[in-house]
Amino acid sequence: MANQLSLSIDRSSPVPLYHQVVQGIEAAIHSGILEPGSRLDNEIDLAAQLNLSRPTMRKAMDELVRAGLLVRKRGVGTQVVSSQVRRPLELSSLYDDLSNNGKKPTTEVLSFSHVEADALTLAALQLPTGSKVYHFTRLRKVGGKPLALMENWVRDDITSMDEAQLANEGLYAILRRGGVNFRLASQRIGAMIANDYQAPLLETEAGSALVTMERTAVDDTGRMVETGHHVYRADSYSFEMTLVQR
Amino acid sequence: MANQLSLSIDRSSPVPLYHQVVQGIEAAIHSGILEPGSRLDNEIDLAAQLNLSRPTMRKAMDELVRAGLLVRKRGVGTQVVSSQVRRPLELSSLYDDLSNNGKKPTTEVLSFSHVEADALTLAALQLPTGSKVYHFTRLRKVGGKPLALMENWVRDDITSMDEAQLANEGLYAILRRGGVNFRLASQRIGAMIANDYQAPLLETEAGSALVTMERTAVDDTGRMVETGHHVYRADSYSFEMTLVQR
DNA sequence: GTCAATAGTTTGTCCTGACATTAGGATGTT
DNA sequence: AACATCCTAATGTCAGGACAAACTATTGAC
Repeated sequence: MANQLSLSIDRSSPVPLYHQVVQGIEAAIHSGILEPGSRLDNEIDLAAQLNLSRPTMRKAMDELVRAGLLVRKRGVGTQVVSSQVRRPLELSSLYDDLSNNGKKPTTEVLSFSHVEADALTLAALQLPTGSKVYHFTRLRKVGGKPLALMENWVRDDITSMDEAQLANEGLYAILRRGGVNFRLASQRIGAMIANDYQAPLLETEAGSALVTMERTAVDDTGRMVETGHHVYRADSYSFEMTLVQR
Repeated sequence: MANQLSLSIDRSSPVPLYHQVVQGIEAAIHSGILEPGSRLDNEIDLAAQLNLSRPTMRKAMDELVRAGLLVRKRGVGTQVVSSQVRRPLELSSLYDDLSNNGKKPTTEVLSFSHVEADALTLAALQLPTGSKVYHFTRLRKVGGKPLALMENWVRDDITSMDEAQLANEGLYAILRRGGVNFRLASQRIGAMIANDYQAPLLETEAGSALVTMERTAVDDTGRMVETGHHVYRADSYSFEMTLVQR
């Protein structure tokens, strides 16, 4: 019960107090100080130990429960869940995922154009008839091995872009620099068989398995910013996620 | 600006006040009373209109922001985002998904045994050596058409089960009745090519595309309850989800 | 006319306090 | 010894207030 997690709270920091607590407990769980299954002190005591109010402590624990790291039971207490489970799928791009894992992805721009959007794209991005979009296809490799073939459509009233930029960095990095704050994305994951166009580009045989993903991303003003259709080599990529019951 | 969403709050209801607000606003958005892009009154006024405190109002809006229905901006206000986007992927089972959509799924139990778990299963469910588990494979059809081939391992210290039960209802329904409160699940989605065992069962050709899913579910006490490996016909099933930036 | 300082609005954070609800153990009775 | 009842501990809900930070729009100075 005496689970003295020695967190240090810096009240002069611009980081909100509850978030400092989240980070502290998160670190304690990952480093093994808090073992899976162990019970935490109750909210009141924890708050007192850190000189925080109970609502602040609760807000921190709320986040950890939502993230799937803690489990609360009324009348019983709060426990650390198995640390085996992974973090929820974040709103990130393939490029970010790879970079964060220490990989060095390269991008080859196969086609690039600035054209009037077709009906399907207009609907996906909720744009008025006649709007123009950037349309391009890219091939992403890691360690020289092709991983993903990506076709995207991006509205052109946010930031301008060209082939050279796309070859050097991820699409989301470009858009973020253009002032886009992504808020949510809806995506659909499925499977298909590699066709004669995809197979040679991904250096696999026609008929091999591909993971498909269609995504549309929305920014904080509600604008549909980007929609894309991606395919991944099934032997090199899969989607991992943690679902939390609310 | 004057967005009189006429919600009725029932203070005698056992449903928490903030949740009544969530439901009310959710309904208003879905029914079109609150249009996408429209601004809500500020928190203080809204709370006053409903005779609630600001923290309660905020808690409700927090949930809606997390669900991706609202967008808040400091100094500006709160807006309804596009209602096009779907709800976040819930922790539900295929059986629930299908039933909720008005389909009538049928289940064929291909094999069923109560055996000592192998090393891989022991690791996945974090069980001590020598533990026994239920191991079974099921074929799920909708409208007579095969959709999914599912292999599962379930710990046996929760509830007993047999072939007949599995044929009549979903696995999650059985476990819930056995007292399991699911909290989170980690899953991995990928793709593969149908092999000679899978193809005839799913009434497709060997070499056609399948969506694969591996899932391990955890209950509110942190126990790993169930792990499974499922494959779906790619032409009939895909995973839809909404990712929310936090 | 253009730019910078300023005031006002709105959400973000944090506090104290109170009561309700639930789970589980302790107690007492049969 | 078995059972029902009470009590305690912990989380869940709700209130009201205070100040901080960020964005907008207006105002003022040059």
